[in-house]
Amino acid sequence: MDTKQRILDEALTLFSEKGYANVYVADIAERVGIKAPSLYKHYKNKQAIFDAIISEMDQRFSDQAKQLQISGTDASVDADIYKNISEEQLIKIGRDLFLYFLHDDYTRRFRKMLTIEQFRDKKLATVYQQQYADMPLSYQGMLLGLMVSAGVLKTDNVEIMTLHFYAPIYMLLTICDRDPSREAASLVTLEEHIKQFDRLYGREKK
Amino acid sequence: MDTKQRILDEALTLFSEKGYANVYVADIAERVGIKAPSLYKHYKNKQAIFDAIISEMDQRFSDQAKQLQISGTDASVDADIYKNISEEQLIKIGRDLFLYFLHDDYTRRFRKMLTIEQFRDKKLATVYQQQYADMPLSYQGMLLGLMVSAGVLKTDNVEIMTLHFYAPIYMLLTICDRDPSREAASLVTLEEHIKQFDRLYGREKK
DNA sequence: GTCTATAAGAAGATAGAC
DNA sequence: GTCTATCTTCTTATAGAC
Repeated sequence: MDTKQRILDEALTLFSEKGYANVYVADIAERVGIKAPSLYKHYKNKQAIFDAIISEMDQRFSDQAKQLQISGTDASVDADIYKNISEEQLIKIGRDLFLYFLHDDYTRRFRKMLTIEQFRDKKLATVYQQQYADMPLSYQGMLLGLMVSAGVLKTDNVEIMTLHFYAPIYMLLTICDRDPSREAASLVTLEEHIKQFDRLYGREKK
Repeated sequence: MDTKQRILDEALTLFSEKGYANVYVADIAERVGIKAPSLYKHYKNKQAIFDAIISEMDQRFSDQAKQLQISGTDASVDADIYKNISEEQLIKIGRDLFLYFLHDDYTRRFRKMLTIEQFRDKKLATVYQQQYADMPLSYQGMLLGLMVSAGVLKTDNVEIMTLHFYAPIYMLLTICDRDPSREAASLVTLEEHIKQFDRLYGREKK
């Protein structure tokens, strides 16, 4: 990784732990292995580093959205897949979503940075909203909607059903961001959540 | 309100909007209507102001916990109340919780401050965890548990049921903190959530 | 308790050699 | 592109008069 990219990487790590204002240009430089003034050959100033992180993320997010749309289209073509989806597969969907958000290094650091900076900048609040509330709800809503169409799940309100699926995942995620030692317990809770979700909305209806 | 208290109040407002590091002692003083140096007659330094806010909150929280325990004890004595609880009453419980968290000025500002500062100080992460995850889950769990005992709701896993009740409320709360203009829509969603929760866990079981 | 003046130090950014 | 030296500005905090 070249120096310009390493600066972004180390800056993101520091911003996600301490927040923009508590990170000094010299701290970033030190982690990169250069002195502070050298950093100004790569970026105009501290704010430009922050802005570059946001731009890079915008790019990744829009790539990702494109990916999801493609797989979304595929998914609706192969709606049959969801006809016979098992409880285990539903658990896997939730668990994969959770672990991706939690463990993907870039995603995790960026989410923590947004968490810290969200009230200082309306644009950042919007990005957070889209990325961790609206987009997951809309994507999961599409998947669950297919399962409803396939007759695997039953509801007259897919939107609320999706909230019931995703909100616990989101809440467990924020819990683990604050305290990673709760990850194991959260994974157990997550699995129980989806099992119960599955029973409530479809299977094993008593 | 005396000056010493007004300092805490204005400081909390600013900290919750910009974060500790982005608030200058002079900003706080200006809002109180004094000059920065005067502020040092009331508090040793900037950190002492922050610490005083945390202490005050600790006090409020422990008072509140005591209150809940008392009403909790009362509630379990009068478990009969929950035998005939209506859907409207369940909606009211969720709505009141949501609106209290969202509109109570002190609670709202403190929550936003904790949100911003949580990754810088393990103690703050713990306070957040207790106040917005563990305590609500445990208190709501007790209420919902009583309803299960009373036969109004049915489940073999009260803990997950409680997560299903509270996680959507929590998520909608964080959404409104980021963007207050979404409050009206969130209240509609909240109501639909509880209606569906009520159907899923008890009433109108098809 | 409040003020003005000011000290002390931190942090961002630039100049210019290599 | 990286360094050392340095400038500038901002911010906390203190001194001491009123």
